[in-house]
Amino acid sequence: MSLNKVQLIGNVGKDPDVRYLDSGVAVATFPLATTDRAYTLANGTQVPERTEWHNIVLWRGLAETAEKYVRKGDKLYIEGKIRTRSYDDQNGIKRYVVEIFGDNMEMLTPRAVQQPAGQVQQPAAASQTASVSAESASDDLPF
Amino acid sequence: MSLNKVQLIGNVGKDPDVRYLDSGVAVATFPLATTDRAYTLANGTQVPERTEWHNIVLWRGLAETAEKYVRKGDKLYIEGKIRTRSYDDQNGIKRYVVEIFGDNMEMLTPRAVQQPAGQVQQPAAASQTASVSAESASDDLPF
Amino acid sequence: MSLNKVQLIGNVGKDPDVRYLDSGVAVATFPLATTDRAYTLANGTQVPERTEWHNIVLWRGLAETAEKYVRKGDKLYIEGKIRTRSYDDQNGIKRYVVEIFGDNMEMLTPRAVQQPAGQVQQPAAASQTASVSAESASDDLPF
Amino acid sequence: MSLNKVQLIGNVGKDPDVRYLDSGVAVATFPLATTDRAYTLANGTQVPERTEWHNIVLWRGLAETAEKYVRKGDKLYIEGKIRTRSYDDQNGIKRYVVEIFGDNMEMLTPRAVQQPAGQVQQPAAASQTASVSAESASDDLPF
DNA sequence: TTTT
DNA sequence: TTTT
Repeated sequence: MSLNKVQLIGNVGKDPDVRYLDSGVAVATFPLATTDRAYTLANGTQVPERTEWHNIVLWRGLAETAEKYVRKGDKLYIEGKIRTRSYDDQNGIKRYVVEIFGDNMEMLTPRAVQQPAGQVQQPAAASQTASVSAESASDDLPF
Repeated sequence: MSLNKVQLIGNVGKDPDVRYLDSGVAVATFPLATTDRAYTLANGTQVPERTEWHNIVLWRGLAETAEKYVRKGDKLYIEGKIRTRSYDDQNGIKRYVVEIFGDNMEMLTPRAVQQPAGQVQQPAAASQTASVSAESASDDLPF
Repeated sequence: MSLNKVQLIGNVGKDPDVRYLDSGVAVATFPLATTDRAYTLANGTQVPERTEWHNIVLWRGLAETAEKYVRKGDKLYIEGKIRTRSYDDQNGIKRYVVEIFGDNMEMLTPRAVQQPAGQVQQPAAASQTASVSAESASDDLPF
Repeated sequence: MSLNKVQLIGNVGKDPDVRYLDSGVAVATFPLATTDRAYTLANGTQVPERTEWHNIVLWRGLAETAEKYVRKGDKLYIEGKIRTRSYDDQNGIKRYVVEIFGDNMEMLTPRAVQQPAGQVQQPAAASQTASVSAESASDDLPF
């Protein structure tokens, strides 16, 4: 009886940071920018363009795909859920970070060759791999 | 070339807090809870239920609708965008709050009479009013 | 590089029709109605309420959940994809039907006891079962 | 109490067909293809790639934007609703066509110059115009 | 064929 | 701070 869904189309702010947990599970994080266009209100007020930065977190196969194919500047479609994580700052005060746990990703930047960094052209393999969803996940992580 | 969309179905945590700007524009805020069910991983690990709280912000007609018809405990569909607001805390450090600016709302709690608090039965008026979207907004606010 | 997503909140027009393929896979079909409210245009024209009927198709676990818990009149959230099926009519002319293949369902009709028809109260089991998604599917069907 | 929402990312199959009603309202129609990737089932069955064609219908400002900027082969994000239209075929039998009435569009094909056909470079104007939504609509059409 |  |  609940829905928590986010859909973003935006630009990757930095190359993904990918790390592997002891269990071997990959986790990728990177910022994604969405930008609202400038516009003018009925009364003539100019509302400037505004960029929102989203903290994207991908797991497992999606993280591995991001490691291989996602780069700074790319345009992506990301579908996932909002998730707030808390941590204690240096003064022991609880702080919160809002993250987008992605479970579906589509790469919208066409590439002549969409391929792993440092590899020769494998367009078919790349385009097939490039949008694995999170559905096949099944390991020992608690989410 | 950008999309920032959130869709939530959840339960209202408190009666909306509604205030009116000097311009007469209404702003409603309230928490909305979405809950992921508990489940068991392939390896037998129990993942408990988890609730995420979202800070909903509604403007203008939607805020007025919320003031009239939305109450603690109600189930709502909210569609909108993610928006981060910053403020300086008591130590002058910049802090961030993530809010969901709703631009569409559907009330999912059926009521025998869906009506303003403290009023007699007006089902038709209520059900028509209850899902005004933000589309008709046009005033002097910068969003 | 593609997205085909549908999200519906509507009312079930008939009890689901559930059949089982030789492989044991369950398939449920039922109509779902979404209704746009009546409204008045700027020039005064009255636009009447309009109902759209969607042909919902659910597979496997979701179909079994529908068989147990979904009934005519229920309000549902359905997420899925648009899919056109063709068949030859009695004159050998190709006809098309558009269906919504659901892969996520949330039951929005609260029930005192959300339970299989003809059974005694099992609220916990029922509410846990009631929104199995299609993610765990893995059988020999070609989709 | 109802939601009818479709979100597509796909490729335009033909240049938009744009016509103007007597009232001056523009209507654009074109096919959009979304493609599910091929994949292999657990039992080894190969499921081939599959393309779904959607009949997109845009009105007013969105139609005019499409006329200017959308071309065969472009990748688009379209958000809208499902709508079934009926007509009588040559034998007087009622037939149905399912269309997607778009109310939001994002152009995902980057262009060196995103500009009206036959014009010189106007990138700023083009990119601002290119995703007008349907929100500002207000004329005498019954939807 | 649902619902408000 | 909601709900199941």
